[in-house]
Amino acid sequence: MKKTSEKEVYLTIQALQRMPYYLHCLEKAEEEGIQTISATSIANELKLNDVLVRKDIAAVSSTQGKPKSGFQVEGLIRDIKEYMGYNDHKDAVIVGAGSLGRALLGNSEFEQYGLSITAAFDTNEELIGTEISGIRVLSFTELEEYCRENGILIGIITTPMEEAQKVADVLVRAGVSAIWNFALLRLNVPEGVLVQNENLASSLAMLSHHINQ
Amino acid sequence: MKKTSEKEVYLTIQALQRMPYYLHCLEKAEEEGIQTISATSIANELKLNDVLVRKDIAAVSSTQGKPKSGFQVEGLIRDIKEYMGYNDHKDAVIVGAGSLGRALLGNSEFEQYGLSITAAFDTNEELIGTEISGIRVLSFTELEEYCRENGILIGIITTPMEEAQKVADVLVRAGVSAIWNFALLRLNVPEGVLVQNENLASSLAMLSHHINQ
DNA sequence: TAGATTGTTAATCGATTAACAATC
DNA sequence: TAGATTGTTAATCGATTAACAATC
Repeated sequence: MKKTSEKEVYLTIQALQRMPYYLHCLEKAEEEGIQTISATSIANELKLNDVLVRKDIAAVSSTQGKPKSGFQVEGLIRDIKEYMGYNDHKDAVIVGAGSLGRALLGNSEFEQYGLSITAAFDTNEELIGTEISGIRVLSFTELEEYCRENGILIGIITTPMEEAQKVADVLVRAGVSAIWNFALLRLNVPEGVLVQNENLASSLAMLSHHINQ
Repeated sequence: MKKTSEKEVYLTIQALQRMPYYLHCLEKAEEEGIQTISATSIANELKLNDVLVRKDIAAVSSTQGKPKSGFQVEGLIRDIKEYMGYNDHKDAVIVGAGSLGRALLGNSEFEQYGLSITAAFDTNEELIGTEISGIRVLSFTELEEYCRENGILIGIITTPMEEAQKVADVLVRAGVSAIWNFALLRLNVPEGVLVQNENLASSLAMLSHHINQ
């Protein structure tokens, strides 16, 4: 694959994770009718270093900022959405329709990031065939076929820890290239497959440690 | 506050977040009847650098490892739990009894980290007075008084973005010292209060970007 | 003893921040 | 013009990794 942009700028993981904050900040500004915004003021708002913000923005913006006035709010919003692929529709499945899975199914905010969950899978006979937030729960045995036939690229694992690796194996076999893992476990996946760990236990560790001083 | 340990070792945020992984790995080993374990084998299992694991362990372990055999599994489990404060009971409240809040209420795994959620709060009249997973939903107007009277130290925010800051203000006023924030927003809190952001949008950013190449 | 594993010190790597010239 | 803000280059900071002597 050739690089499409002239500048060889590339975002670090940290920068990537800051993007949703920038986007939110810009959208708030847009709502307030603000036309241009400086990196400095974004940095102040988000309590970040202004050079950091400038670098992050430089990597995704299609235009340069203007000294004194800054960046076009509207254009920057478009650029970030474009860069992040929020306009590209991405189908995902959830495996594990327990309480966490159900909460994610009910979260309509994901749509704004281009993610739509098209089906849920579980082994619990009582759940199979039902609908949760308008999304059908299918049998785990159908997972591989479903993903392959529908070209699913993202799998969300909300099963208990014990089953997570098995689920990941099936997802990978079915051609999924990114896994959002809510189980407290490092998944073994082949190179090229991204595992994004959403680690509630690690966050709890932070809280617990802080309380303890 | 004086330091209680002789060695002045202190864990970075990253190290802290690795602790639950170590703990899980050790508990798995314990179940398999393994008595001693080397940092090297933990590193292999978790795909981490072995020196990194050794440093992390050195910071929390009460004993030194023995060349050739490694560390006592049982003792290390005890040390990590002790260091992380998993044995100390911590009461928490959830504000926002939407689908995410409900999922967290139903998550019994938190108990093993010493966290128990004693009440939920919402502004929705229909929810107030009901019970979710055995936990009472109270009116948001009672939040401050409840936290103060029960010495709540941890607040979990699962409200929509618009209300998150207001909720944080109330929690801080009531004496809460750590906030687990699920809203996509940087909360403004006084120094000394920890905000742990659980940022689903940032994780989604990672997935989205990977799919886009 | 030999070798695996430990803990420590030094080197590397990468991200953030500071300094500064350019420009609207 | 003067000053706010830009983008870039260099310095700093912090975390991870490599090298190595010590030891069971």
